[in-house]
Amino acid sequence: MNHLSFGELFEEARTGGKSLAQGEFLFQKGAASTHLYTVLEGCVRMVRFTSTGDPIIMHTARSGDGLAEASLFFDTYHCDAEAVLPSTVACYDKKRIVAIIGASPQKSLACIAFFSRQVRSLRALLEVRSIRSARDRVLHYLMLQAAPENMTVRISGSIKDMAHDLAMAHETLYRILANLEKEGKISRDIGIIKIHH
Amino acid sequence: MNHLSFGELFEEARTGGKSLAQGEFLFQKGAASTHLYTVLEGCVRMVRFTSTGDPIIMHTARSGDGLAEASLFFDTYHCDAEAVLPSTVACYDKKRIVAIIGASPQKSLACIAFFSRQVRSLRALLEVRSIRSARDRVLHYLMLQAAPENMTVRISGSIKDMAHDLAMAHETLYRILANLEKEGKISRDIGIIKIHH
DNA sequence: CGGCGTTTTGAGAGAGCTCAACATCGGTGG
DNA sequence: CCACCGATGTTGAGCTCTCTCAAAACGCCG
Repeated sequence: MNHLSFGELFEEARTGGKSLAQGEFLFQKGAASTHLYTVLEGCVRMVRFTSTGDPIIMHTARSGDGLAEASLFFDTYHCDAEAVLPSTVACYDKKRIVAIIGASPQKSLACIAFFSRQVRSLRALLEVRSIRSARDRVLHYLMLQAAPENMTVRISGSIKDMAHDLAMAHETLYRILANLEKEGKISRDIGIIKIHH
Repeated sequence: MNHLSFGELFEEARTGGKSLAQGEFLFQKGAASTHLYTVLEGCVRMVRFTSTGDPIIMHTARSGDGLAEASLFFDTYHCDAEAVLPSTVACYDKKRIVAIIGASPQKSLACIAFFSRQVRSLRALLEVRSIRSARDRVLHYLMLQAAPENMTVRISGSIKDMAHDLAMAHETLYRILANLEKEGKISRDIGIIKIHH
């Protein structure tokens, strides 16, 4: 991304940082939402629970990623944020962010651009998930993620995370990747997948 | 929604309307994106295609819904918009919208609020789709959609559309709804589902 | 070395998809 | 007014894909 992150955009609204032990919650569902965050170090994930108590991982934020940006105009958080690893986050005061937006049309536009990019990438994920066949889903996902020049995908995080994005069991993804490689449609290195046309 | 739609927000940017015959395209992927739209009448859907040529319906917009809002800061459209029924749309000039945002902090904030709401609802859809079991997926979807007071869901569009949101075959959804009703967990009327606690 | 998480492969069971037939409903035209 | 048509809704049956459960190899870190 050659675009500003939320954090960079609203540096002036920053109120400090926070360290989280592994397993610690940054916030929980229903709590008053006063700040937005970006992950500086570690890994924080957003979780909700079904009526039967099963956890749903909504998003996993690693260093550089924003957290809870969408709650800028909501009074409470809609899910839990739990540190998967020992982590540090930067905190940004919502009121100050709103003030900055009001004062700077330029930042305001950048902020809107930020959100519309996010909408697009969420739509892309939904697009992937509406493909029934697991194999086609993987192929489509790879095509979307691949850099157009070299048709190469950099895997951020583990294959398990990727399986989660793809809404399939990780074993299934391993098998499919193995098949695609056997067929010569892709080749793999650690953290990298190359698509052969 | 008791919130302003994109159209209401940027009424001054409106450049007129357009009528579409059934099957006609409002725009196609790759075309220069100069306008945003809202559907006044009829039904327009956004479609993309997989590498194998299978269509993926990304979104179905009915009267009152916006179209392509997320391309405000993109130069080209990323999918096709096709009228499913004879439809009319209102057109809004992107340049004018940007100008309005620059001039009015208030509208700018409203616009950001609009996008963050959209991010949340997309996340909610993703949340639903990350539930494996079709039955649990339906239950969770209904809980999310239900009005908290009366636990009632108003089905907009057909059950087939709902099945699409849920990323499952429509036959499966029919069966699951029939089961839930047999078990007494829900009751149904035309266009309405009531959840029994 | 020992424990933990990821990666990988195997086998079996079952959930959900596909194909198919039929009912229902609203619109359209003769 | 009725016949016809298409789309939606509904239910049945079979089969396949994918999930789940298992087990083992691998790498990493204390």
